[in-house]
Amino acid sequence: MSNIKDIAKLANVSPSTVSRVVNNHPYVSSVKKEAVLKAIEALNYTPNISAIRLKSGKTNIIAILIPYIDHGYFGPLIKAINETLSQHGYMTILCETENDSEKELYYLEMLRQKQVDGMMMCTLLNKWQDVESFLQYGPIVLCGEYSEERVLPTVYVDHYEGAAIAIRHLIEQGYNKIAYASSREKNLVYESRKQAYLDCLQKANLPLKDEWLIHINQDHVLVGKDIFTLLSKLPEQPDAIFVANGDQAAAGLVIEAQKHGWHVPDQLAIIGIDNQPISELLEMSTVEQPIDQIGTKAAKLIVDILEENQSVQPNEQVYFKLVSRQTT
Amino acid sequence: MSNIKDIAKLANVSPSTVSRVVNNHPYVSSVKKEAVLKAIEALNYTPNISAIRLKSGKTNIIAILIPYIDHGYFGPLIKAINETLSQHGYMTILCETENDSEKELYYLEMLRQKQVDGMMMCTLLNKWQDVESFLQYGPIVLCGEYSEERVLPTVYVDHYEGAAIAIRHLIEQGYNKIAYASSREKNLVYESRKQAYLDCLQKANLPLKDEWLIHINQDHVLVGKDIFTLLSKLPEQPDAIFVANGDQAAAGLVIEAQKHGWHVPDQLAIIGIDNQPISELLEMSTVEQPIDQIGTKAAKLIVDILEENQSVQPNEQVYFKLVSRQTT
DNA sequence: TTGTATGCGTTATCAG
DNA sequence: CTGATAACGCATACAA
Repeated sequence: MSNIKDIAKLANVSPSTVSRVVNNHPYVSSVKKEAVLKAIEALNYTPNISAIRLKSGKTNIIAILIPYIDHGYFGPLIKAINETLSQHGYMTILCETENDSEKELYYLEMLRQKQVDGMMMCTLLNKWQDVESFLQYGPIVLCGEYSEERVLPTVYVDHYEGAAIAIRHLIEQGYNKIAYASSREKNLVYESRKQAYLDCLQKANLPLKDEWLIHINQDHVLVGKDIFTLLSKLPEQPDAIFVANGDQAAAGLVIEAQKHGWHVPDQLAIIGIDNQPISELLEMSTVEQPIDQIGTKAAKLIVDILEENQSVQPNEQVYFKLVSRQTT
Repeated sequence: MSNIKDIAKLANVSPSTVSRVVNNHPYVSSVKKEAVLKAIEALNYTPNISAIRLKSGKTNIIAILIPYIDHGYFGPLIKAINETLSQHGYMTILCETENDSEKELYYLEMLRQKQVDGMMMCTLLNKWQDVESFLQYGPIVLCGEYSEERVLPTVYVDHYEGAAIAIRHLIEQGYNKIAYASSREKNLVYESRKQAYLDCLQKANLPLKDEWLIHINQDHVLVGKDIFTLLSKLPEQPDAIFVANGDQAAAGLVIEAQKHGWHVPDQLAIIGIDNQPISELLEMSTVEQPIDQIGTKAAKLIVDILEENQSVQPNEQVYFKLVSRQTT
């Protein structure tokens, strides 16, 4: 592979001149510029990125931390982030934690090693004080997640409110035996949603039964089957359920319930969260989360921070919206 | 940020000794080793990766080229590749081409710039001669795709055979008015599948109608709706359809057809391809493609090539398998 | 407008 | 076992 010196030699100029041409600096005579360009062409030269990075201390790479790559919510989120970053000249390194806090820490190390310029955390498992120390090495942006301290730049999604919208909707529709399905994963997202469920029911003076709290991990269509099984074994049937795992699980439940001849929503109302394509197809009610917007905003945020744009808005908020369809 | 010299100074040794300790070389007295380790701890030192990369000429990064990130087939594929690469100490850079051959070329440039050690192509849009020139900069592995020349190391998936399995199954089940839905995307995958459809029908002496060739792009549940619309407008109804787009589209079609009161499979048999989770939930027939296996094999293949393992198997094959369920 | 020299942080060679 | 030194490829301060 040819380097800057080879070009310099061939074009009869100094390495610095080659560098100037490559980086489009002014003050290069058109004659030499021409010669350099010709030499570059002849030797099929491209600058070595590792050298540039060592020299500049920048990588133009951003790491995206997510629990799962192949996932109804994180899939489109990654896509949105990646697209925006790409438009701004950044590449993306994928870090799948599988909800393992050790892995999260491991990937955070990349910031320290200057392997990436910044971290986009779409998941946050570790305690704030363990993450904090990495901030000295580069910016960290929270995307759709949040830490209770909220000291990080964040695209803030109020999951408590999102869940509350769903529950309030069920209550308004007249349901009064409301069940709740959710993942047991320990994070603020699920905790907020659960709290919203508890609070809303209490405020409405509705019965709260332990058996109506269904814990099934993951947001995945097949998980809907498990929820159905659990549901159908219950001594007293609820008349509605909010599936906080997400629309995949909710959609699975709709399909499975119908397969078993249950009438949705008369026998059981179902509402999910995210507004994924499948919920539209099934005409399932859900609470929309503007995933593209979240990803795009978070990506812009980290770029702004890295490029020290004046206009940095360290905290952006994004809103849930009820999408009422046929299953409630 | 501290560097190797700082450590050397603090530990009263030479930079080379520090390097030896960091890289676990033998021949370092335990006394000095101890001192170095202490200094590293004290200064919170980590080696600068860009420097290592410049020096070594390796990056330990592999680029994954895919058309879409958020996709029923490519999602799990990325996951499998990423997981395997990660186990072997490689990171992954995501390159979404959106089926744009320009972008494909653009990303291929990363190989030339030594930004990545190798490329995993899960999509191939450019002509072979345009891709070939990049081979001098690093290995390229085809994953689930293929070029007619087949000169690249490949995890070979016989899409002709995969489609043939589906069609033959329909024929065996006694259907004789078989329609075909597929994406218009121009690539070998879809062309092979279509050819299989045509060949199988001809061989079985079954009628072949132009209107039964339905072209709808993408593999996405909502696309199932469009297929249904087109299907229901047909002057003469087929009694079965193979949805070559994939299981998402096929599942969408199943749901939509049932929503409109069609009986599947009596009125219309439906078979998809991929065996994605939703097809299990819907009890939909499909042809299984071992996505995990494809990803894992491809990842191992590129690692073997990069690490010059003797046992490199430049061409691995992987097989489709009929999964007969309730929709055929 | 151009060239020289230096340093970015590492590792490897070689001499001791 | 250890240390000095060169080299990886580039960008830039400075000199001309």
